[in-house]
This record gives sequence, C-alpha cells and structure tokens, in this order.
Amino acid sequence: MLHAVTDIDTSEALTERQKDVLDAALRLLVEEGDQLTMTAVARRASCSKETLYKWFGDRDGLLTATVQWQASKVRVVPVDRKGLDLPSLTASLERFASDWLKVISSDTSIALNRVAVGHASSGKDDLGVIVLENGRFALAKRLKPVLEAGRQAGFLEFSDAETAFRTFFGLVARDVQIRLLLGDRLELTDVAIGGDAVRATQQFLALFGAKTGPQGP
Amino acid sequence: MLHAVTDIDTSEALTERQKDVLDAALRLLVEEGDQLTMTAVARRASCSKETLYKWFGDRDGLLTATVQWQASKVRVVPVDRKGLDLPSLTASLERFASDWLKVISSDTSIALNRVAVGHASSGKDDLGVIVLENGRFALAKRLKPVLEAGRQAGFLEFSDAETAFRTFFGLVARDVQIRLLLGDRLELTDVAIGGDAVRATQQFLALFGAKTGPQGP
DNA sequence: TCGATGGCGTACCGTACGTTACGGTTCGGC
DNA sequence: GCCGAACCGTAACGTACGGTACGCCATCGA
Repeated sequence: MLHAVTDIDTSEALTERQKDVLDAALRLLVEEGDQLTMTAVARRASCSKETLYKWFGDRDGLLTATVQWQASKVRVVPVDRKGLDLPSLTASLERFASDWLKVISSDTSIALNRVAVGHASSGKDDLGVIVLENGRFALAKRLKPVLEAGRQAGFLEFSDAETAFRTFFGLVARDVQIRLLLGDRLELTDVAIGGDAVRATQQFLALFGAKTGPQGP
Repeated sequence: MLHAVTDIDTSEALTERQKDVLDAALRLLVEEGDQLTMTAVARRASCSKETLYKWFGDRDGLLTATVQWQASKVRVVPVDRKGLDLPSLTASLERFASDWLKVISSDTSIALNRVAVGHASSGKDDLGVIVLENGRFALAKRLKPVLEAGRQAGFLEFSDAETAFRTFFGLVARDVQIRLLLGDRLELTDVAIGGDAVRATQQFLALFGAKTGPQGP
C-alpha cells in the first residue's frame, strides 16, 4: 500500500527564483532525460551550483523538488455533481479519459515517469511514490466521486469503486503509456485522443452501465 | 511505427559460457537495477572484463545481449485452433491474461522494463524496441490468431483485431505494470491473478462477444 | 559610505566506473 | 613436450560528474 503517504501541498515556500530554477531543470529533464547534470542545470538556470546545493541539498533533492514542482502545477478542477443525467455523466467520463490520455502522452509526463521508473529500482528516494500519487492515484481520487454519483443516480452498477476505476483506467490507457515510456513513436493527435475517450467511455458504460434506468423499469 | 524491426532469433551462436555470463548479468540486473557495473558482472560471472569487452563490445552491447538473451528464453506455445468452442476460447483468453499478468509482475520483467525505459530517454540503443517486440507485440502476435479464430467461429465480433487486442490488453493489465515499474508494492498472488484473468476475460467477452451464437438465429 | 548578505561563475577535489593493458594459467593440436 | 589461443584476475588510465571552496559583484539597510 502506498496511499496517503504524501498529500503533497508542496510549493512550500518556493521563491520565484527557485521556481524558475526548477522550471529550467524540468525543461532539461524533458530534453535530456535522466542524465542531466548539476552543471547543466546551473548553466541553464543561470545560477551557481553552490546555490543549487544550498537550496536542494543534493542531486536527488533537486530531482524530487522538480517532480513535486511539476506536480503542484496541475490543478484539480472539481466536477460539479448537480443535475446529473446520463449525457453529463458520459461527458464527464469522456473528459477524464481525454485529459488522462493527454497527460500520459505529454513530453513532460513521459520524462518524469522515466526518471521515476529509473529511480524506483534503487529505491533511494520517493520519486515513484510522488509520480504515482500525483498521477494514477490523483486521477482515482477525482474520478471516484463521479462514479459514486453515477451509481447513486442509478446510471452505473458496481460493487467496488476501486475496481470500476481500474477497469476504466485500463480501457483508457491500454498499452499507450508503456509503449511511450519504452520509446515507441506513438503519435496521439487530438482527434485520436477524442475518439479513444469516446470508445473507452462507451465500453465502460457497456460494462458498468445499469441495465435498468435511474428510475427502474 | 516500430513493427517488424527486429524479428529476433538471437541466441545467434552463443556458447554455453557466454550464456552463463548473460545469466549472471541478468541476475545482477534483477538484483541491483541499472547501476550494475562491468566489474560486478565480471566478478559474478567469474570472467575477466577483457572477455566481456571482447564478446559484447561495450556496456551497452552487454546490456542489449542480456535483454535479447532473456527474450530468447520465453518460448511461444502455439495455440491449437481445432474444435474451437466457447469454453475453450474462454479458457484460452484466461490463459493469456494469466500468463501476461505473471510476466509483467515478475522480477525479471520489472527489472528489464526499468532498464529499457531508462535507456529510451537517451535513445542510444534499442532496448525499448527489443522489450516491446518481445513483450507487448509478441503477445499481440500470439493472441490475434485466437481472436480471429473466435470471430470466424462466430463467438466474437470486432472489425479490427488490433483494436480488440488493445482493449483486451487494457482490461488485463490495467494499472498493474506502471504501478510496479514505479515501485508500488503490488502483491499479485496466483489466486489474485487467476481472478483478474477471469474478470478481464468476462469483460472482454461482454464487449466483443457475438450477440448471436455461432450459428446465428 | 560601508559592511553584510545572497548569489553568480569557476576552479578544484574525490570518486566511481568504463575501458584498456598485461602477466599468469589452462587447454587443444602437433 | 611445445606453441598459440583463449581466458582469468587485476592493476592502471581517463573521464565524467557530484560535491565544495573561493573570489567577485549587486543589493540593501544603517
């Protein structure tokens, strides 16, 4: 289990300058992958290495701060649960699917996940936990209320929201993330993403949609 | 696209001694992750570094050979398509799902995928391609004939085998692989895997099973 | 005006590791 | 028994990079 390990408010007292430095590190990470050096970050950010060490402790600290900084930038848009009907539920699910596909296919996400995966082998720091907590688990946390609302409104049928979520996750992501992480050139256009979102949502509704309508037969 | 890049017969003239060395490297890779050193491999395999360099060129060559060697070890068991009925189709699908879950949750697969993901960022070598080709694409190559047979027998309905396969893939793997790669302690017991295989198969049949029987109404 | 603080640039140190070189040993062929 | 090839073990080399020290400048409060 790793839930509820880091609730990540982060942005904890970061000066503008520090944010700039982390942005530079992030860009470098996207461009060059994990072999980014402290010297490169310092040069790109126009700061001295000494400052990097004073602010972030060591290389892992910088990496962690960078990942957390990126995580803090994705803001959660709450879903309103008023007037829930089937079209709006469908639209919500499609929106989640589309957003998620956009995220996992973005250069930033790919780079961050690669770094985190690489560091997970030598379980030294918590990059993997941070990425999971702000990716997969954050998604679940946002989506589950929608699923629950759909169930209470009688549009969905499932016994366990976690299981339902994981199925939705699988229907949306399929093999996309692992292929991208492994370097497969998988071009996801906006229209392809939109189509996949619709397909995944329809499949999910086919599996978990209530046979009877919200009022019953 | 990266299909049909490496058809990988490999094992290309590997002496027993060389296989032993690669096995040692593989074990070391599983134990220590990507930071395995040439010295460590030489010591573990009781060979000299000079021999390593003569045989495999450089560190990347050794890594590539190791990954290919592991890939060459998984033998494909062909599925017989005789006497296809719904129970045997279901059993085949469950078997594929179960096997796949066992593979992606194995220490070896996790270690290899981590290394390949790490190397994909600095697109220097083809580790990612090799892993994909022997993982996700090999699975597709084996499963698609089964899907086609199921369709011709009238048990399945789909227009594109690739799309159907990817949905099956998503239903089986869900978030398992990325969570494991990121270091989440996800314990998959045999019974849990079996249950997941059954669930994924049922969901797949619910989505792609023919509404009419094999003979039709 | 002036000391102090914070940060930039750079030179430097130590180490880890990839790579190479070399002496010693085993072994198959003559 | 002798030769050369292959291989083991290890020492040595070169370099890249994490981490540190230091000189210099700008800003700021007194």
